[in-house]
Amino acid sequence: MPELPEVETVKRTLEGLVVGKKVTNVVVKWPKIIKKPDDVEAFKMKVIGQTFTGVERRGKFLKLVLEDDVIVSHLRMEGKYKLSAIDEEFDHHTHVFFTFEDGTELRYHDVRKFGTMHLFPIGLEENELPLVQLGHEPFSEQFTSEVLQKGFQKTSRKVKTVLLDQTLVVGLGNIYVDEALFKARIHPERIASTLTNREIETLREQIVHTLSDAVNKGGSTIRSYVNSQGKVGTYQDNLFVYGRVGQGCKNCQTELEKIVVGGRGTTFCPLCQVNE
DNA sequence: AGTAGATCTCGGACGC
DNA sequence: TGCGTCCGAGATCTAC
Repeated sequence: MPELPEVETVKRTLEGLVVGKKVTNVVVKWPKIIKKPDDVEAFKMKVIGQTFTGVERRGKFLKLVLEDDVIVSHLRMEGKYKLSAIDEEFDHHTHVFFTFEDGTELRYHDVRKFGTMHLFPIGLEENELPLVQLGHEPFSEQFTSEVLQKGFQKTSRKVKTVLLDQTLVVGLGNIYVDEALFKARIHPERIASTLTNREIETLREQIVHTLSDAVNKGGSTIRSYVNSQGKVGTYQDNLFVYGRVGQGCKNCQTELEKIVVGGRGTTFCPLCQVNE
């Protein structure tokens, strides 16, 4: 569930908590979270002794940067990072511990255990999965309507499916894709190649606008999301369609409908978002 | 090559 | 209360 705004908020809060801290021990209670290297012991050995130098974001992935290596971390549905005192209690959903020399530790908590961590030497992480095929950052200058036009032109897929696929533009998940399509007044099942240039430009603007508004509000807390300081986001109060099936459209009061698009629950307004 | 659909990852909700 | 089944979300894999 964390999409770009939530991950960006975690990046910003986590940065101040871990940068400059040296790892003296690593404990992994659920090894399947560590996808690279294959051997969890190798992961621990490499990380121990290094100091965190920064936290970055690429799409919905966090990059926890060490001196020589970088941990590429995906939170999936419910992953969370928290800084705790080493003697603080933890529950059985806490799976990875990075202990620091100052008596604190960074803990990774994930009720669903869906999250992943890949360790790479710095600089090599962009050349391999999971980052290698990612598309443009929505806030970068390279995310132009021309890029979107080219990506839409050559495909027979539905617009929502193309936007959820992270190869054209990154950061959109089920919440913000429905919001952006609603604001751009585009039906989620429109075939991407049939969108007009005017619609594509509006869509691009609404993607950027929606994501940046959500970042400014610390993301949306739908189920359990909190940032690394334990604070909830407030953008859920600004949602137009996500989670509002059966309620009135905020524009026209028509009852919002829910359909399945590419296997994903999709809420939209049948009047504002017409599928020609 | 592009695409749809399957698979993987689980705990929690739900029905009986 | 217990057990089986389904669901969800996104990345990745598989087959057409």
